[in-house]
Amino acid sequence: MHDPIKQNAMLTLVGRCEVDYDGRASSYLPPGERLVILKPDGTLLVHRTEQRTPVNWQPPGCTHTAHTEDDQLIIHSTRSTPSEEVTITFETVLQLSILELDDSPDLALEGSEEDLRQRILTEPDILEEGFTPQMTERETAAGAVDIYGKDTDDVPTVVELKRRRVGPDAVSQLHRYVDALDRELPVERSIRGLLVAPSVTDRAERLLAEENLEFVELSPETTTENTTTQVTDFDTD
Amino acid sequence: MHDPIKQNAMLTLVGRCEVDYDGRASSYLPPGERLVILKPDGTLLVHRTEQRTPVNWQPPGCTHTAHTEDDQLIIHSTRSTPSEEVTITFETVLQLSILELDDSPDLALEGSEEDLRQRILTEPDILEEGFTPQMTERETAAGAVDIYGKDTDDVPTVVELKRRRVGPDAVSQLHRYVDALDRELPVERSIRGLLVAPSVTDRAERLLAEENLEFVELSPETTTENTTTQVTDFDTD
DNA sequence: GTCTATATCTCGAAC
DNA sequence: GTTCGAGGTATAGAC
Repeated sequence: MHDPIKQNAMLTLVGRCEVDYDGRASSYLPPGERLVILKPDGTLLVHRTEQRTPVNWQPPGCTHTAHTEDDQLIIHSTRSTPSEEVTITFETVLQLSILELDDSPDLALEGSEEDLRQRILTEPDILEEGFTPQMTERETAAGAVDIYGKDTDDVPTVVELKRRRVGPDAVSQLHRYVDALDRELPVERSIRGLLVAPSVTDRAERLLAEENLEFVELSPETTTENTTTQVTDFDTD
Repeated sequence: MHDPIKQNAMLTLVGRCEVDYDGRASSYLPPGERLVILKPDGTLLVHRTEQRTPVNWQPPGCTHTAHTEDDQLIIHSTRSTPSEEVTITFETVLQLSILELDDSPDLALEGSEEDLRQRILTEPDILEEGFTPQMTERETAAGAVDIYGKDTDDVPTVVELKRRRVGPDAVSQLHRYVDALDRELPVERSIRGLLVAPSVTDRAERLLAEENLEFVELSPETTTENTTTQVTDFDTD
């Protein structure tokens, strides 16, 4: 009656359904037509006609079953830790596909925070003349510091990296690490904190100033030699 | 040649394709079989057989076009601010669906931070005996405070709410607001900071202590009267 | 398992 | 438009 759903295939269902969710939070989605996806890894997605984010979902590793009740197809998905379940009740099924997809290659992504870290470690001078990295992921009571090192005057320096424009949250994070190291290292001179990102918001800049922290403008991508782009008015259509 | 894609319908494509992305970051996904979804609102999703998150995507509001080149179907998606584009090149199409879905009702979600806020505002004593809320979203130089009020001794109190277990980041956030108000309010006695959440990690608890901030255990959901659950060994199968 | 921080985060709301 | 913080965030890495 409660049949486990075919492994090794991706299932898509289109139809009029309602969705119940109960777990970390709980929700009810009244009847409407949606696209439901069941992946072989135990992922469940319920997509509406709008939004990038599914309206309901389950992460990989869930158990899916299907059964019928009162002429309705019911899909049930459960997981534990945290205990969560999604129930989809179809009153109409417009389409059902069973897709056995062959897909192995890896995605190659560029422009991450890791790329920014590598840029600085291979050429520390782009961060600041004379900076010497000493550790990455250096542990403190407040968490791990992205890059820890010394500046040209041997002053201990905490570096926090962000791949994009930073707001107040990133300033807090850096402040927390600098505070923690200030307590841990019994030095007279204070520790420097550098926030490294492509740009910074006004409020974040003010907070940096108030807390004697510094900002360094750097992007994950290697900057092009010619930053000015020539724009001519040739007709290119 | 570059045909705009049918509005008002959701399109799904299954087939062997490669995906190029360039924008805030950039990526290349070598050929493999995937499910591609084009929503009427301009959303693009590329899903593999694993993961809840699409391997590539575009948010709502993008422009999608399709054309063929060398016997290949090419889907192109662009947006501006930020300038981003995704190109999907199909060498094989296994399935194409055009779905005109009728779906209007709203999702009803319970257990959010807003629910926690409402609980405290309607019954402030569950936070602390004698607490009086004065403002929500009170602005400071560091951002808006969830709840601002006074305790039973008229001490200004900043309340930061989290719907789930909190780590060091939430402590930083509260610390930032308390710091900002300490500068803004010219009071002799210091301001109290309360972090309200269902639970707290060890490290976060230590940070709270170091910064003279406090933790209050509260959940978005109303607690059941009987927290102990009777478990008998009757056979319920 | 839990903890910590990142993300092409997404999303909504305020300005 | 930008800014800011929440999210059932998801995801990866470390312990």
